Amino acid sequence: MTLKAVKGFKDILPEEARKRQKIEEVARQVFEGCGLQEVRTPILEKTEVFARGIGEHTDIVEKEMYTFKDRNGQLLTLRPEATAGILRAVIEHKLYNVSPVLKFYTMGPMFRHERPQKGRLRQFHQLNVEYIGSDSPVADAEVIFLAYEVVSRFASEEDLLLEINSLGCPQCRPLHRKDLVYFLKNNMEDLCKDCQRRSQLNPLRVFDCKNEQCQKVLKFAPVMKHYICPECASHMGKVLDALEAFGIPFVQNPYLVRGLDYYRRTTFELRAKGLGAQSTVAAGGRYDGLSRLFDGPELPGVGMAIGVERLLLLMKGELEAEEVDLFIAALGSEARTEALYWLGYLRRNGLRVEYSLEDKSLKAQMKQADRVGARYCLIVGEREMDEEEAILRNMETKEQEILDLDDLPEILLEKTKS
RNA sequence: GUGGGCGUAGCUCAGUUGGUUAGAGCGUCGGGUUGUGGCCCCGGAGGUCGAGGGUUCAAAUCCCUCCGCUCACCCCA
Repeated sequence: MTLKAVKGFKDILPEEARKRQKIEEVARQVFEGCGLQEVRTPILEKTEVFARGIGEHTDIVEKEMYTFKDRNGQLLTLRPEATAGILRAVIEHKLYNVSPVLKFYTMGPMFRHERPQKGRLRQFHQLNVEYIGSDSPVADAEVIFLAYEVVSRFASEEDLLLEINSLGCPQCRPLHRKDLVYFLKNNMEDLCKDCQRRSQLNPLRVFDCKNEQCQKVLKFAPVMKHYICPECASHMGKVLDALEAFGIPFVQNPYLVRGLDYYRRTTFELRAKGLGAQSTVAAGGRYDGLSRLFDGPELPGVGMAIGVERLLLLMKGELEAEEVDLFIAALGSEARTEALYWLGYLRRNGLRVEYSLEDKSLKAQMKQADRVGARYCLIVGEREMDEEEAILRNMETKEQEILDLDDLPEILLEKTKS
């Protein structure tokens, strides 16, 4: 095999494409039903957009981005996530002047150079929601509602777990961070190598460590909950109240943290059973500080992303095939030419009609009609052409009736309408 | 970047202590019905056994190297 797709990039073949269409259809319906508007930003951005937004020292920026120079020497990056590009667009077009609160959704491919595994590809797809311009806790709850609503259409709710936490704000978070770093420093010898490294780069991440020894130590580590300022605490409380009002079950996880630097206050993950190690199907949070990193105005925001590939893993069973209304089996050049006229007429009138591209035996054409799941089959050969008639066969009941060629398309349209 | 598992037909997989033209089921195409689908019967097409090298009279099978896929670590949606 000489020519293959690039590692971590997959062909989406018909069966899977249909499932994705379904996912996108449901997502659109849910999002637009809640008053969101679709935006589509470029897949390619100046590297700076992500370097500034996501954080210079995150793994994503340091080693996972597809970054390259174009022919003019411009440093560009395939987007590894959606939020930075959307916020860039909002600021570039001053959309915050159009409306004080923007409710956007987008969907499409993202790119990260990671080692592929179950539920993780290098080109992956997300459904994204961004609420920009509101610092209301109800915005947080609505975003979470949207994630839960879409995911629960494809997964049983008992398999889902919504975890939520507050990361605090620039007033209270640094206090916690300082104490945590101090704590980690004092317990350095009891931590695994990874956590020793993490405690330097991204201290909050140590809480994710699966090492038992580390977890023992971390039981005594300072937790954000005890540092949170009254404003953040009140915000969190209102988010939780709203979630309860929406009827969405959740658990608080004081150790839940985020990989991206721009998150503030509310953060959440929606996890699902049966996904393997990559169990998060949707995640998001509040990013009030991001706009200013882009030299934009003070602009609060909250958003989330649903991983489409992970949603696909949760979808059970096959989608039933679209029904074909009619198959036209024509034999001989005269009938086959006439059939093209009917085909055009019926298709223009919204009927789903199929036809054999090759002049095959009737048996072969019937077989094809059966395979595509046609409800009716129109049979026209030389004999019928001579008699100026055609046979309409109900594929299920095997009943056949003889139709006059005069006004045939109109009659077919009438008879095969479901 | 690190570690484990797996590479035989389009798909799912058999293939004995190394042994002659590498098999099955499904799918596909055709025939059984010179003009009627599914079920049944018969037949055809389709493989550099992941690649290269080595051992051997003989390798899908044993050894080495590489490549690919996959799961997990890392990290993250």
